Amino acid sequence: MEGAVLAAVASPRRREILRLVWHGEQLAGEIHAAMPDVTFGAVSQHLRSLSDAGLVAVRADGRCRYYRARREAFGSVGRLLERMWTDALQTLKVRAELEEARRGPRAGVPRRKTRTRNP
Amino acid sequence: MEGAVLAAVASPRRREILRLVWHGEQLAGEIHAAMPDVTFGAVSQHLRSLSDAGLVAVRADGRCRYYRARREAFGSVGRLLERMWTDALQTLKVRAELEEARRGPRAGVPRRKTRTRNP
DNA sequence: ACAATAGTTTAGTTATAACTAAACTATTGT
DNA sequence: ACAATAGTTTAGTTATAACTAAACTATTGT
Repeated sequence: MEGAVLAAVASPRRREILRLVWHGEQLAGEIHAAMPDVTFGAVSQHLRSLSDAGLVAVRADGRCRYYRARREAFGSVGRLLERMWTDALQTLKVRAELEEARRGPRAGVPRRKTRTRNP
Repeated sequence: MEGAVLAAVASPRRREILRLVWHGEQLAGEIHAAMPDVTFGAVSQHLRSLSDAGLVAVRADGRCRYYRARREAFGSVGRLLERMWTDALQTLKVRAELEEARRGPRAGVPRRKTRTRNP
């Protein structure tokens, strides 16, 4: 039974979806919009497998479908996911701060040309 | 980084291995002996991927390799695994009790001795 | 030196998950 | 009634994980 939770969250794509619906409802279309590298059909299939595993709930309204995470179904894995997400945000923030620091305290005096690192 | 933990424990085979090395060292050969439906090579490959993910540690002694779980590397997933394993044992126990009950209170009246549970 | 033992690694196959394209269902607006 | 919208499902393909068979490494005992 709980093997299903582990199988579900093993997929980065499904974790991406879960992050989007973790703190509230999102339309299927909004979820798809957040991952443009994949078709709507693929997203819908992931939503279905999450739903089958009892990890998300759906609410229908007209032709729209609102999805949300059933956080209580994740047990202790929920905390791991949350930590992964906040850590990832933290990493982005730190990277942004480093970037800002690199442009320097003298940023925009007469522009002493620092070499732009190629990413 | 932690996606690796989730990917690792998503596999029932690797969970089986982890259960064996969870509370102490086991020889690679002992681990293989516990899963006769698969080759030693396959077990070795799983051990390597667990080791690469930092989830097990190896100790060499002559030509033997002792593996153990690095429980501290699992974070909150450790608790889920432990719960899965004890739950599974519980399920087996309950099933055995039901089976016993099914054979009924009148099952073999002459047979007084309580059955030895198989460990 | 050589056979036996314990395990690993490699090359190739098989099973499975993730995906696409397209057909489909259901609802809404005109 | 019909076109548009929102999403799902199906059949088939592609990518990846799990596996096997066999060659390989390293250590031990004779």
